[in-house]
Amino acid sequence: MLHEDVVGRIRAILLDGEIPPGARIPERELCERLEISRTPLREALKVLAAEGLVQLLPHRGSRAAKLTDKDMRDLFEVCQGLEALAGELACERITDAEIDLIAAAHAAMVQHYRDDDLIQYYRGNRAIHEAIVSAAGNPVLAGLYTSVTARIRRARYVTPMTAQRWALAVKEHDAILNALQRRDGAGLSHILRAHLRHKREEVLQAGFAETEGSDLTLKIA
Amino acid sequence: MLHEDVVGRIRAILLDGEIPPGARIPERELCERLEISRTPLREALKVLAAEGLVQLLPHRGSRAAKLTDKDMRDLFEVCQGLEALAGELACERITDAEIDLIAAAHAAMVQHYRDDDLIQYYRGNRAIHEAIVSAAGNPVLAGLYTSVTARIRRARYVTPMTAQRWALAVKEHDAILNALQRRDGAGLSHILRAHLRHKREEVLQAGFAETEGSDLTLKIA
DNA sequence: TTTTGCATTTTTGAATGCAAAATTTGCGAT
DNA sequence: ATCGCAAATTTTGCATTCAAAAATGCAAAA
Repeated sequence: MLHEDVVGRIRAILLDGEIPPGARIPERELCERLEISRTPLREALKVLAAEGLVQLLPHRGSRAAKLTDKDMRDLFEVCQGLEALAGELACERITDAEIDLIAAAHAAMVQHYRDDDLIQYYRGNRAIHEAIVSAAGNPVLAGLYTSVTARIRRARYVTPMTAQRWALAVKEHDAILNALQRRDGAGLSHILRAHLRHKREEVLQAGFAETEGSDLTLKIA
Repeated sequence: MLHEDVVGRIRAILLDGEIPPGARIPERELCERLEISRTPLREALKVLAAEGLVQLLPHRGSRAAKLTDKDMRDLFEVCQGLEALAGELACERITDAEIDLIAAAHAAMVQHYRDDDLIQYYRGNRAIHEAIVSAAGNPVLAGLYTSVTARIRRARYVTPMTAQRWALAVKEHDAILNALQRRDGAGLSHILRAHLRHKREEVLQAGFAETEGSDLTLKIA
């Protein structure tokens, strides 16, 4: 197994909440499960620690990182900034074909909304945001976005929405698509920020910081 | 020696250009120099690879990452976005005392400009930008900023400036301080972007992408 | 019964060793 | 002399091993 794959597999285990935030990462078990020895595992853990997914305590092992409310706020703030930037750049660089793809994804997502299928709605939602970032044509930006969103994904896509909130989100997405089609960078940037700010408020209100009690795992499955 | 220290020391070696971009990283030599064995060294290299400072080629060792013009553009773009965000947040959160410190740093920097001391000017410049990011009160943002700026530092702080460019940069810094004192987030954000855009143009015009020929090392020393 | 001190066990962090892959070297053929 | 191919050397990646640090358990004393 390649180094990057090891990192990826452990990342998946952490993001799935299979090892819940704050829990110790059982080195030996993971070694057996991934069928590797401790050396490559530990290399991967160090990388994930640099990413912020793992917390290394010298001489006391590693734990799955736990997000406080403050962490969550900070991550959302950065995410807002990155998406806003991506929106602006995307408007400068996106092709008509890419816009059409996003428009199609948007239509599909709206249909999921009408069908009241939250899971599928979230899936489409995420695809649209990622497509916009991708259209920005900046791999550095895309990389940071991936890493930041990974850390808030569970909170972002697990928080239950009220009908009102959901309707608002869909309306915001109409505006997002519209700005994109008009290639209105400033406008898109502005909407994306507001959109994420609302999302953040939802998440924080729901008290989804990853403290001892909260278990997001159940809700995602 | 602690893991983080190992990472830090190798990072410094790379950023100083001691191992020039594109050059192979001599594992054995570094081990001897840092007086560690290959295991912790390789762990550090993997972390630095995730940061983008090192390029790992499976079964072919690691090299110091080389930045193309495109990489440089992408990094500057992201840096702009991060600083713009930091500027906005800083205006919301900065204390009067912090503003005073930045004002003092600004005055000192302007004096270095008058003294025609580019090295000291750059040093002060960097301190101001970092202080603004720090005032944003967002460690996630600060971390990304550190990592992104590290990768373009040499280009950013090595490019020789024309008198005209330098004068413009100082003027922009006046505006930056002013916006900060007025706590004008939108304004600060705007100025910071323009400021960095100009810097990027300088750097790219100077053709400072890290291709075979270019050696930035001499100029920094 | 609770707490403190010590010995044992477990786990971490790093060095070494080994097999596989790649690079380099050397030799022969054209 | 140059090109191609094969052997030798080097280097990489990982498993294993070893030493040190922390956690645990137990017994004795308060």
